[in-house]
Amino acid sequence: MKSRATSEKRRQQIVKAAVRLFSEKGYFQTTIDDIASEAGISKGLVYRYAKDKNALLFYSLYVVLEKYNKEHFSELVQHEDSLYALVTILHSLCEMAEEHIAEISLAYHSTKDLLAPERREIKVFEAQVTRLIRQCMDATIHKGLMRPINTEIMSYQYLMYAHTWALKNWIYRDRYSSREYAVEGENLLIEPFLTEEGKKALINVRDNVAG
Amino acid sequence: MKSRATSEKRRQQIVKAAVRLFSEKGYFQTTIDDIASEAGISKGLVYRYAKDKNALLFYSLYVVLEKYNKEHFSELVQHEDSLYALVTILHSLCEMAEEHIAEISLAYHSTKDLLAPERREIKVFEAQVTRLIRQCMDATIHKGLMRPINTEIMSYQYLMYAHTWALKNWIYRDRYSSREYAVEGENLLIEPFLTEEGKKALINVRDNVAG
Amino acid sequence: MKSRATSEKRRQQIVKAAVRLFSEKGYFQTTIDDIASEAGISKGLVYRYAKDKNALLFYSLYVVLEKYNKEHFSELVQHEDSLYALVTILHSLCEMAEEHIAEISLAYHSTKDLLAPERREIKVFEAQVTRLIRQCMDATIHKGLMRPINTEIMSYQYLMYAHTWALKNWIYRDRYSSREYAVEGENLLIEPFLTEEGKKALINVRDNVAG
Amino acid sequence: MKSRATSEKRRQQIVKAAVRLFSEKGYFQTTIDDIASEAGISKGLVYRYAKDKNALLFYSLYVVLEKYNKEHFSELVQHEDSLYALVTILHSLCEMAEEHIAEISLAYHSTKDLLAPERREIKVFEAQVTRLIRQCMDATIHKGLMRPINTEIMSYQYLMYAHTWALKNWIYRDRYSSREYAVEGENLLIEPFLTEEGKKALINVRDNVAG
DNA sequence: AATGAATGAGAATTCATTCAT
DNA sequence: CATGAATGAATTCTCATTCAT
Repeated sequence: MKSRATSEKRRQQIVKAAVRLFSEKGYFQTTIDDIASEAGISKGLVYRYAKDKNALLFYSLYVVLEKYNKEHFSELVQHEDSLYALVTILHSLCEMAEEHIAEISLAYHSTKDLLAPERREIKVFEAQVTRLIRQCMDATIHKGLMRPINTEIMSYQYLMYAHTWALKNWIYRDRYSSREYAVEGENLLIEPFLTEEGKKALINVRDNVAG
Repeated sequence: MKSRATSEKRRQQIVKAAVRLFSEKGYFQTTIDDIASEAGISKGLVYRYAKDKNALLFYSLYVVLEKYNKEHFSELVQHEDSLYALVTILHSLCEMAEEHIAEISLAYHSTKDLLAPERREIKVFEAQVTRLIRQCMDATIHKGLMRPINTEIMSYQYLMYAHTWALKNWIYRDRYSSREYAVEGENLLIEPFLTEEGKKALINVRDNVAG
Repeated sequence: MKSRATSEKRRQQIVKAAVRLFSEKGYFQTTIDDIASEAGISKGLVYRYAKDKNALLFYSLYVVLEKYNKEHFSELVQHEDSLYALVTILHSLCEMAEEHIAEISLAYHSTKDLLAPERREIKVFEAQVTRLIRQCMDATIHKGLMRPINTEIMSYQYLMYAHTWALKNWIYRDRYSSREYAVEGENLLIEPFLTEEGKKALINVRDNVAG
Repeated sequence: MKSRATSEKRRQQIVKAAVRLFSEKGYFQTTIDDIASEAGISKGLVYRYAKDKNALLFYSLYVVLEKYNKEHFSELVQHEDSLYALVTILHSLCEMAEEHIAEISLAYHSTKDLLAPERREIKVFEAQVTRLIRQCMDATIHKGLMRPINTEIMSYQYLMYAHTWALKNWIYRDRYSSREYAVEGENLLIEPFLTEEGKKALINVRDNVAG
């Protein structure tokens, strides 16, 4: 019996190949054979790790969203300094967009190719992220650091801002690092909405984040 | 012999069917037969109007973008009141997002399915819209109505804001009319960046737009 | 539009090829390609006439049973001379076994390969034939031409007798014509059970059948 | 080192699983994995006991036929009372049909799936049984207990009668025990062909068999 | 001896595209 | 112009068989 570890490595190897090819060529134009070759294994073996091609797409999308949820966000929201959390989340989102261009691109292009039940699951997952962002915003407003705005819509714009970096990467690639893009994001999505007090707080936050 | 007019009607009939089905089910899951049925003609006839399936996709995407460019934007940019233009463009974009949910969805999901040369052409087309928006912003800033911001990035956020309405429609559908969504957009994407003078100007603009 | 007749001919052409190959090589060892080749058409065309391979098997079995039911039996049962009917049916069954060796063989080897609902339908169909035979027997007994026997079981043996000719054809092929086999059948399945009166009647019947 | 006995037990375990699954689902729809699971061992181990899947089918069929031959028949034929032998064989056949429904069903459905040489061997085997039956019949006729009939055909009907019980079991299951079915068989396949003297002899035979 | 991971040949099925009518 | 029958390339998925451990 091969160890669980080996088996898990295989799975990652396959999903990685799938993400890459799906996002590059699209779901339907990627064949199982392509994925197997990319992963350096045989066609048949793919089916030991995914029931069928569609399951592979689901895994690929799931893995990305899992990172979004699991990684730091939930803890950040608990952070007493909600403005700090907000800024950090924006940076994290941009950083992840940089790291996962393929995956995000995939999410936008291929969610529709999932079967209905899986599609629903992915949507729910995505909504969780936005909800976290919104909680931070609401907290910041509640403390008087940000003026009241429509957080329902604005929280989604946060996400979209980061995703835009991935989706329209060919525009930005040569002009901004993802880090710079995130800083510009602060200027466009956070700073304009802060109260005087909030702006002072932002200076401190920036020192912390930069440090 | 059918007149040229009839022939043109046919073409539109086909492209309309294609846009509908491609955006609903995706490019690869739509068959030529589906499109022919939807258009009320036979499979074979489709090939009189499009060289192949991919050409049909290209037409479909082209038609969408054409609307964006042709419609009013180029004239609006010439408008002396650039703030008015900016607000109007935002409203137009949202209105069009409402009208063309299917098409926008199509653009995001299927651009990748084009062959390389056509894909490039579509990208160029899309860039034109953003350039117009940016010109309006720059003019507004130049007049001292808006404080200097990164218009390269921000112009794209305008577009994304409208597209978000189409792409994530299931979230907003029951909460906002597209009109209300556009007004919220003003608050999040325009108003915060205006100078004192700009804010005054906005009041007038709003009166005009509303009237 | 090709005429309905052409279309029907195609279907028969395909089913004939299917029956032949299924009965010769078995269901699973026959590929759609085999059938297409045998029918002189292309793989793809097969699917215009049968939803899938299993449907093709169902058609193949159905066609045989249809012949059994449609052909003469139902009218024969109505015949006032039930002994005549009984003898004639036996001869018909043997004659049909001769004509449809492939199909009968197919029925025994491949019924199991049908999906459950289709399998049930075939069973019902088969039961109809036995019921007809049994009715003739019961009538003959009722008239005092045959002594009382278990017609439930015996009617099935009639069918099996004929089927045996098809199933074990390699044994009989060189020894009996199907006609001779049927006459032997009279001696083994009918004559021994007749009353004195019945035996006399049989002589007349034989004259009629022979004539 | 496992003993030869263990090894033999393994083989039986595997063949038993194969017979069960082949007869239940058919040869092609049974996978080696199915058989391994059913036998409680691993896929790979199956190949220590059978060269390939087809060999497994051959063993399975062989085992069935072996029972028919080995069990009692050859001795019975030697029995001086050939009518007794005939009746006993009929009962044995029906009893075996009851016990080995799966195997008989297998024989009818899957003989065709054997490769040619193995198929021939199986046929030879089957012929042996019929020959034994025929010998008994001929002896009984020779003694003047049965009137002359076509024993070549009739001997096969004996076998078919028993097999029918297995093949069409769903018809009889709820109406007859296999024992009752065998007694009906005497009335349909033996008694009608006996001479007066034979009928008297049958009464004695029945007493013996019953006792 | 025993396992089960890995392979790859092979089959069903789909559908864009062509073309005779 | 219009139709839809016909083709066959391409793809997914299965599973017998092998072989390193």
